[in-house]
Amino acid sequence: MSPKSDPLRNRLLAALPMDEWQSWGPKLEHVKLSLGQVLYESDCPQSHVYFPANSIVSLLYVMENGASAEIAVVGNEGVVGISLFMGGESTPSRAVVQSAGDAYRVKAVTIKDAFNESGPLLHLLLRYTQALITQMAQTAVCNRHHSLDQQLCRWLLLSLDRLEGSELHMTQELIANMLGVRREGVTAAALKLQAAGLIRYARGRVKVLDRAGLEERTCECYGVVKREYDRLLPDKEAW
Amino acid sequence: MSPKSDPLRNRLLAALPMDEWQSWGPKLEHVKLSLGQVLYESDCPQSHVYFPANSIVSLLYVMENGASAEIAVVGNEGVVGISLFMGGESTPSRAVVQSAGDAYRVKAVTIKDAFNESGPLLHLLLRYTQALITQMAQTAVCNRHHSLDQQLCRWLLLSLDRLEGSELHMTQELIANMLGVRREGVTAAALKLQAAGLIRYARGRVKVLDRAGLEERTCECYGVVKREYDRLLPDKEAW
DNA sequence: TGCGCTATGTGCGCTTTCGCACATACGCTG
DNA sequence: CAGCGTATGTGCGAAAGCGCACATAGCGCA
Repeated sequence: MSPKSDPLRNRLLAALPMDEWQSWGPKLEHVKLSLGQVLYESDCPQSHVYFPANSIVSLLYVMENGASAEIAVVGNEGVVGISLFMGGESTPSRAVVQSAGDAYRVKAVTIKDAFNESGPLLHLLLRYTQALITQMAQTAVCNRHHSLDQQLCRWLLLSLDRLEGSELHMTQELIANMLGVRREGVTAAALKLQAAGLIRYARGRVKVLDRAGLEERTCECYGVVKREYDRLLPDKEAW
Repeated sequence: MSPKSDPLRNRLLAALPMDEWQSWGPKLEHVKLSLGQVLYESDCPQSHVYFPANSIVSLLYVMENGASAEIAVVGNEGVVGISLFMGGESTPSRAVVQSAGDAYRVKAVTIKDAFNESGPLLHLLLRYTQALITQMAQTAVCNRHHSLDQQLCRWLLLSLDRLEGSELHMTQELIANMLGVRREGVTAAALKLQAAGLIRYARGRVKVLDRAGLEERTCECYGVVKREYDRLLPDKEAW
């Protein structure tokens, strides 16, 4: 199996014990996710769960007037489609590919069976879900209390943590949609970060030059989320 | 068993099949929750899960500077302390009693054992957790996009749904802490609602006079959350 | 009955963000 | 290399919310 098609690039999958792999590993299907692709739609039954490898997926809520806000972001540390194993089958949000790349998917029925029959898988997925909950909670807090500047830093860091390398393919317009703010606001915040030498960007590419600098500028929310992921899903094997 | 000490007042407990009750029902301990009581502290191991009967508990995040914001609210439809069965044992938020009353609690060990050994309990709790997740997500969206007026309506309705009667014991100061806004902002919003004849209040008591009016004024977030709770935890037995 | 604490109401200037209009500029394509 | 479409930068006025200071008013308790 070439590295490019190695499901272990997803850290949740990598954390599974070997004997789990025997049974349902072969049921993983490799898929390419393209920018903007919708993995599930609000309130619609979901056909698969997705384990991102080098892709990033945003969970966002689209309001009645069309405006949107990101609830959480999922990368190679997690899985998209928790409502399948949580039992709700659907959820009032949309999952959109924020960064194109590879992922592995499993049919709804398959994951549900595996979830119900396997202690290790169940407990791993529940712990992941708790980390995801923390991310959502912190998003709520951050939306209420912190400046757009800080939120942009948080968003960049969360995305960066889920990618290889230090470059994001992402226009300010899209970032604005994720954060639920105006595009001009993102422009202004990005200008400040660039002036400070923390990032450099042009036409849909953002390169992070000084990660530590971003961490200094962001609010506590990033750290809270990061620590909770680290705590609940500690390094194991390839992590 | 008098009505006052009937665990079935909690709708999650009421939804459990009878044979579950035989085994761990007796392990429920009746407790009185007083206003402001902290059921668990941020990042601290939790000793019990709490099933509110006629009390309400707010989950809130307290920032480094002391300011706070409510992540979600739990009443007789739910349970406080999901991190115990989700596997994290703790979580970076605090649970505070928002409305005094009765609750039933179960020791951490007991709930974990019951969770692991019982299919019905597991699936019920997971579905509840998904509903809670929706509430958190919607809180994030609401914090970003909707006016304080709308958010106050949402908050009143969510609290009302979790109480008997139409009166809340809650000062504007406390509401402001929950919403993560200034007390004066709540005063202004409450004045408008009172002028419109939707509520009447004085010194820590809020009486809702026109529930439908509140529903008209609130944003879509309330409905999204309400529907999701109804969908995931449908009426069963006493619901 | 009166005092004091707490809850609520109000005014004002400031900051952030919004909404809109429009200017610039980069890069792809022909 | 010319032109077009998209991405980014900028300049307003308006609105919401904040921080602070202070006024008013109801309730409980001595």
